[in-house]
Amino acid sequence: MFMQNKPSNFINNTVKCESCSLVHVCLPSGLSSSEMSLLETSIDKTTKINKKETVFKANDEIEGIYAVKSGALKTSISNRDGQEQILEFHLPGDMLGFDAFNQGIHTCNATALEDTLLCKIPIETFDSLCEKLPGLRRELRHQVGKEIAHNQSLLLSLGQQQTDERLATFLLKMSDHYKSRGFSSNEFVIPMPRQDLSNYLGMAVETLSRIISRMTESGLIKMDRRVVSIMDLEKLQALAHSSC
Amino acid sequence: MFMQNKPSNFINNTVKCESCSLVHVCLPSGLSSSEMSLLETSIDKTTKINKKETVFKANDEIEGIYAVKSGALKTSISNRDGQEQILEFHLPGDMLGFDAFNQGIHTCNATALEDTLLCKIPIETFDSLCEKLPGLRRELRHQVGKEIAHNQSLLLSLGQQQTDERLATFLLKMSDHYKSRGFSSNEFVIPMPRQDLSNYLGMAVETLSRIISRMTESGLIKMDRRVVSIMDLEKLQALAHSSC
DNA sequence: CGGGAAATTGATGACTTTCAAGGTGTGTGG
DNA sequence: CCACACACCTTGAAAGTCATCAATTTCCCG
Repeated sequence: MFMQNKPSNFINNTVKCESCSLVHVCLPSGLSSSEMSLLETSIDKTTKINKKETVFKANDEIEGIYAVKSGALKTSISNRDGQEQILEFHLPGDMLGFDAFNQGIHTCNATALEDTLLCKIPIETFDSLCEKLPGLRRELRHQVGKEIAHNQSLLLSLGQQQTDERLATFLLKMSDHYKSRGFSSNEFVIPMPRQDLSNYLGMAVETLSRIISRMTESGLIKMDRRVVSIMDLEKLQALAHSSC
Repeated sequence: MFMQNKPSNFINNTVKCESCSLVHVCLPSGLSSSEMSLLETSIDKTTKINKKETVFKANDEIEGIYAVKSGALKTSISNRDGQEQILEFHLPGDMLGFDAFNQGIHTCNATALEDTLLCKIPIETFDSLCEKLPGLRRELRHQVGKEIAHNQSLLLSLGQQQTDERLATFLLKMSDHYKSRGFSSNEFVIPMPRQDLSNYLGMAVETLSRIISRMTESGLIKMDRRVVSIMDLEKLQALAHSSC
């Protein structure tokens, strides 16, 4: 059918960073091997979060920085009225926890979309390692820059695009993501239900469903539940107004 | 009438950080006096940007980190199709430039809304200072955290709120901002035209104008061009669904 | 004081949400 | 292994929100 998105170390959750299939996209990617081994001694690689459970919540004090090994998470914020906005989906290799950098308090919730394995670096350890390792500081900046860029891109989408353009943009981003990790860019499985995706894209679930139907009829895509097939890349790109 | 938003050092643009009226909100706020003086020697305090000119553009290589001394800027991104989204307005004391942290390349444009004075720290200097000064690293993280929090908040607004709720949220944020800097929270001047504000809030100019009219009729606010008066704080907060 | 940008207002139509109903798939317990 | 319950997803109809086009007014700058 199509490639699974599970990394090979799904079972062995204490694999070394240098042997981890995610090493090139994860925090250690820019570190020297000596830096990596120093970092490695401080990583708790045993954190498991069950589906629908949270890694942290808004107003929690920061405990650490996390990297997703397998599974998937969403981060979201809400206001007093209960309005909620999903900010980002975190796939294997993605980092999270930077939202607490301002006050040491998390501003968002991180919830598992499926059973998820994490690497955790306690914040104190992380801080002291940053003192010692210039490479880690650089990597931190890259990761933070990525997060800022992601937010900016989503703002553009929510602020200026129509609903169908938003979905097209999202699908192209996912396609690129999987492609960059060696998976198929035409067929992939997204980890979130319609409800979460529609919230992320700032529209009603029904609207999302209708768009999917329309885009399927037009021969742009197929979406069977969470299995996405991109049928006409060029048209999809034209719809998204971007090269991605 | 109401207090001007010009800091007292508008003319003297080479005032020392410790004497600057913005010291408590700017980068040096968490530094010791020795750290501050070390930082100070590396700051170029003479950068002046005229209205409608840019500090940097998307795809520019990062030159430095900036702090707004007086005036105001907007940062914005756009895609191939020319769709543009304003990401943030930067008022005196705000920092910018972190968007280039991922690749060393700016992802957004920074444009002056009015004649603006900036403090500039060349990126190489900034990097090497970060090596030496733990306090600066901490401050950097705070500033970056603030930026992330701002983006998250705007995402919630664009993704989940109606147009009038978005404006209410924005006005309350501005009110809080000026209040925290010792200005009136009921009457203040915003630095951007309707066009920019409507773009920022993800709506058409006409829609913004209509909302203002409606909210004026309801006795919530008054807005004479850029002069904002908050007439009924509680109703405004209720509309925004938040305490801010 | 005049020209032009900025802002407001009105009419219309497109897009999106909401409410409602029905369909599809999955997982669990008998 | 089947059946049922439930969550997830889709579709339809109606209503509401917002954008667009157009015209007008207001204000600012030279």
